[in-house]
Amino acid sequence: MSLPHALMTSLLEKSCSGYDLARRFEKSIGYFWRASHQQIYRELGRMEEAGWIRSEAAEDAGKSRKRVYEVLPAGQEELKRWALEPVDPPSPRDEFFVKLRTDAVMGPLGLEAEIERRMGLHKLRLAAYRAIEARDFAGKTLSRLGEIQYLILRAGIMQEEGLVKWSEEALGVLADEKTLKNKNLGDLK
Amino acid sequence: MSLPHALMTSLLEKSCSGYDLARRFEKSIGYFWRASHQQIYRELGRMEEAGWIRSEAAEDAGKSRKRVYEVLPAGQEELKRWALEPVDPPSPRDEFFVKLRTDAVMGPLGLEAEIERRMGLHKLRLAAYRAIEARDFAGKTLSRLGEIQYLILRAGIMQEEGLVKWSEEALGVLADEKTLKNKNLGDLK
DNA sequence: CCAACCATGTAAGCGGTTACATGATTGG
DNA sequence: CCAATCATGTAACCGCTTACATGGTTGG
Repeated sequence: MSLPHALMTSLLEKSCSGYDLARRFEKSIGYFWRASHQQIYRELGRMEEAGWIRSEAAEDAGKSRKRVYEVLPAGQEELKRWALEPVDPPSPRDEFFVKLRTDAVMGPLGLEAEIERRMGLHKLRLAAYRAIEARDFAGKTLSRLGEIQYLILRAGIMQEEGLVKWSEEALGVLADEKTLKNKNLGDLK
Repeated sequence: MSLPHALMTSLLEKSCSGYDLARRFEKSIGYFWRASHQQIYRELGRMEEAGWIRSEAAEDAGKSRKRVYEVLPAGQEELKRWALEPVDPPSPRDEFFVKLRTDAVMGPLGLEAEIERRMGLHKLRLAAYRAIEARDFAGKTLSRLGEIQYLILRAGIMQEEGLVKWSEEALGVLADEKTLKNKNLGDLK
């Protein structure tokens, strides 16, 4: 994935320190992208060496090592080039599907509780997205920036809605098995 | 994610060689999980050392090095343990959303073509899933295994349907911008 | 003064990708 | 016989995660 480009995009919105970037990635951006501070500092170093960004000691640094990073024109060129580069959408890659298959092959292992737990997480994420929607986007006239931010948020909303719905189906299937088993036992009488 | 467990699950369905596993992963399983042959051979070696699987020269080996792998009871225990281990669902992690954000920040970069290209890919995947659905699941009485396989497939179908729909929305938003720009110019008169 | 937070790093290890390499078997 | 496919590996590299480490600042 291209972490450097994600970082530059964030820096373009507002120049800041590595620490600030790490915090931003935990919040808004972090819903669809995660980055640890170790990664971020490393990439900042590389990008500065490449001439994509530059840094200077922060005005409010005092005796701390705080540095503020800023995107250079070369970085902006690189961003444009990268943005238009075609990349195929990733495939799911959720190991829970493998676990379901394991359950299918090895007989019932009792995955219902885990499905319910995950459904809860999806509902939480969905609620968080809906809150952002209500606060920032719903029923407002949006700028170009806002329109696109909302578009990205809607991708997350659709995703989580789908997964909540699917989790319910999954519980249904695993429950049906028991009913079915009982039914078959009944038929044997 | 746990490749060894995915491999063992596949081996439980049918014992086979590393090469066969690689091919299977490119087909059915590969729709939501990828693994290169290098990875597979390395993991097979590790799992054999751990006592989870064992191997013997294939009956049809001739002078080739072909080996057939089989899951041992210790491997089955490990599979059960792992299947019930809770793991949070992964977050999206599609770099295209970052690109959209870059477009939002740096002004229109012309991502429409890429969105259309990706929408085409999602439609292709969806068609492939629908074909499997029609061939193996639609309107049939399914075994427990079949029910779960179909459930997994439906997750893929929902995902791709959502992304096709979202791509259309995205094209709408990017097109609207132009209309809006023209409209605003008109208002200035 | 001490805890919480700000701010930046190093090091080890793992999983995954790419490139390279080798030899056997099968079908045209 | 030659190409394609079967079958198994090694080596280098990269990104990401986890754990560890250090020092400054702020608020109770």
